[in-house]
Amino acid sequence: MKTQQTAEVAARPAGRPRSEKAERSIIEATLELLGEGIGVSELSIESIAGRAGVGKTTIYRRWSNKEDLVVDALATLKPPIPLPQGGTVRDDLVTYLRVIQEESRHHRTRCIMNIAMSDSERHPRLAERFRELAVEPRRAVVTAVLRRGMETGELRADLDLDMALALLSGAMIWSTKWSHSGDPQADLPERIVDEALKGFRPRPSTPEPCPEL
Amino acid sequence: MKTQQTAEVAARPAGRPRSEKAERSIIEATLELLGEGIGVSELSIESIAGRAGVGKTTIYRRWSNKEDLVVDALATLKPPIPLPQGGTVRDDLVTYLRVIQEESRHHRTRCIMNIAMSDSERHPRLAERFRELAVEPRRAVVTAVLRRGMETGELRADLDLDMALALLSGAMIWSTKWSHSGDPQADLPERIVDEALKGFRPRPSTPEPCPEL
DNA sequence: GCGTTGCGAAACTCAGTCGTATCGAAATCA
DNA sequence: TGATTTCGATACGACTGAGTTTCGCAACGC
Repeated sequence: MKTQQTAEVAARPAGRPRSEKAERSIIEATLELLGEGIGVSELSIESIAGRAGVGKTTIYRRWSNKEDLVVDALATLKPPIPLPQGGTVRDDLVTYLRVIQEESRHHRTRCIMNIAMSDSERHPRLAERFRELAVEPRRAVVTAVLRRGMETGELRADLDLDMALALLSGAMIWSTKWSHSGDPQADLPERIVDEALKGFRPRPSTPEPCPEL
Repeated sequence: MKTQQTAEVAARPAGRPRSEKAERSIIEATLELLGEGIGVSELSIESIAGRAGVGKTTIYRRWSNKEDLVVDALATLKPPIPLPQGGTVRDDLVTYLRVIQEESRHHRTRCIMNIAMSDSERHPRLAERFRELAVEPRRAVVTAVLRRGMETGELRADLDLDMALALLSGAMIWSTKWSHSGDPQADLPERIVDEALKGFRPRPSTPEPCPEL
């Protein structure tokens, strides 16, 4: 009898149920601290508990170690990038890079990105979560845009999609990080997209890309 | 009299001179630990002293804080990239990317790169040192290669050099970090360079880049 | 009401690190 | 030889954080 009851799917365990509010506070506090530049290794359970207004016990009851907590916290980050879909391929790509650029202005996003780039070496599960949360959605969006361009003839039919994504995203990150001047570089997305679209080689005199169309 | 002597340039201070060997051990130990994946924030003076076989005093006597030590340690890293100069622009660029790719295979280099990407947020002097040590030499080499190509007509005369460098280097880093498969990707340099050279737009039928030459 | 479980707060032990101080030995110069 | 400085080693007090335990109270089912 008892066995049947406890085996039920929705069998509520006896006693006071765990507070969802506390759980949300803990995760929010974790993200806040990470967003303030605290690295994963420096992140302490005590600081999280203090920030969340929660006892350490409440954290340890839910997560057995820091990595689990951070992984779960990152999982709640919603990818804030919808599709820029709409105009020409060039316009869409510029829009895409502009969103990335805008994100990298926010301190919080930059810190999270740093964790993704750096701590993923020591925390494979973090890296996996990041790929799933941030990289993959962006890859899907850009791939869709590029594929459309290949169909309309706006792009080469034999374009290497993975390389195209790497060139665009990589260039954006590199420029943001290492461009010698600290200026805002407002036209960065346009410059990247235009260079990528044109390529490095000279065009054979005629400015018209598709003469016979 | 005495004042004149102590004012001399090469006036050796009395007492036992500082050991150069200890200094080298300290710096080497620092680089070793960083190369093993220890982040700057987790790096402890005690662990450095232990690894170097040196008393903590010997470290504190030379560097007043950890950041100074790390900056000095990084300064001893010789940029192992000479010029790949030689063949066509395409070949030189492929060679350049291949060196980066080869570097990123070594755990030590990867860790140092992670520090550059991530800790530069909190340690501006580290970022500065990195730009000077790693970014700037590479920029110079690639810029020279590209400029040569622009002169010979192998590349567009109005090429945006900064963007070209960002596209190439950024794509390499992005691919190494986020390419979905964990495979070696031996042909990555070729693929990146070829996509970058060709650009995304279709060529106007003729495969000959410069008909009138 | 009673048993059970979660809550926040506080105390605890254990370990690591910091930066300083002290020690005897070693290295250098006058 | 003696003064001076560095050497590695060790100890020190202060601090921080981990992970556990205890406490009194709150929330739930029965």
